[in-house]
Amino acid sequence: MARAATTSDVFNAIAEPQRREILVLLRAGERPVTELAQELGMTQPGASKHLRVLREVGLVRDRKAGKQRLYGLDARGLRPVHEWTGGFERFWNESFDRLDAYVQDLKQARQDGSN
Amino acid sequence: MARAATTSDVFNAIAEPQRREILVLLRAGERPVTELAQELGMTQPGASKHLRVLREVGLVRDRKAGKQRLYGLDARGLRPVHEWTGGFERFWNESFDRLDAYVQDLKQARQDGSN
DNA sequence: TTGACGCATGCCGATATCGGCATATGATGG
DNA sequence: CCATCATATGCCGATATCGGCATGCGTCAA
Repeated sequence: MARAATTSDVFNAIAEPQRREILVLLRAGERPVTELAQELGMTQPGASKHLRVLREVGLVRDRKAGKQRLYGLDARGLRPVHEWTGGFERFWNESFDRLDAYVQDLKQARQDGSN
Repeated sequence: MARAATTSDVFNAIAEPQRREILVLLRAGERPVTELAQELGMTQPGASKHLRVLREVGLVRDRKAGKQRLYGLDARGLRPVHEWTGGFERFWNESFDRLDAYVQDLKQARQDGSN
């Protein structure tokens, strides 16, 4: 077995830096594929593939507009990620303290050792 | 080129469901590897490997405790993820409206077509 | 109809992943 | 020192990924 399919999980979909950049760009509004590809310095097929993944996890919608196909953001899928990480909010403050304590212990151990 | 190394990016590290479960478990406090493996129904080597990844992206610290090695949470690395998704907060409300409008358009189009 | 444009898809190669198993490494206790 | 327990690592197979290239398909304009 390899990694779980990126196509079925939002966490996996946004694990790709280029896909995150696409999402960021789409905050400014709908865009056609070619424009996205150009602004992100990737090939058109490359952009299409990333957009396909984003579409399959529901982070993006597409709409035909004549010759073009406009992609737009549907950020609702990001909410679970935000909430999941939010479940650790109180820990990333506390962590500083724990780390401090940890570092203190190390210093202490070093001093004790050198005596 | 394949997927970016999961070992170098928090987004990738938490793309794995089992690793997310490990992090959740560690909110309750430090744990030895075997206990984690058992509670999550995975093999000990499996747990060790996931913990390695989490350690390499800094989401987890380890501390020797005699024969055992206790793993503890360092949630600070999750903060960037929380903030990145937070950048879309206003969109996942707005998205409902847009989707409504979108659905309206579809209905409209269907009606127009059937006339 | 034909050509041009916009986009999607298919195939390929290189690579990283995950899980399983065996085994190495490390620390503890007798 | 030796046996044992806790963990890490190495190797393997199956698979999914990403990027590049060529090409298919649909739409519009002349």
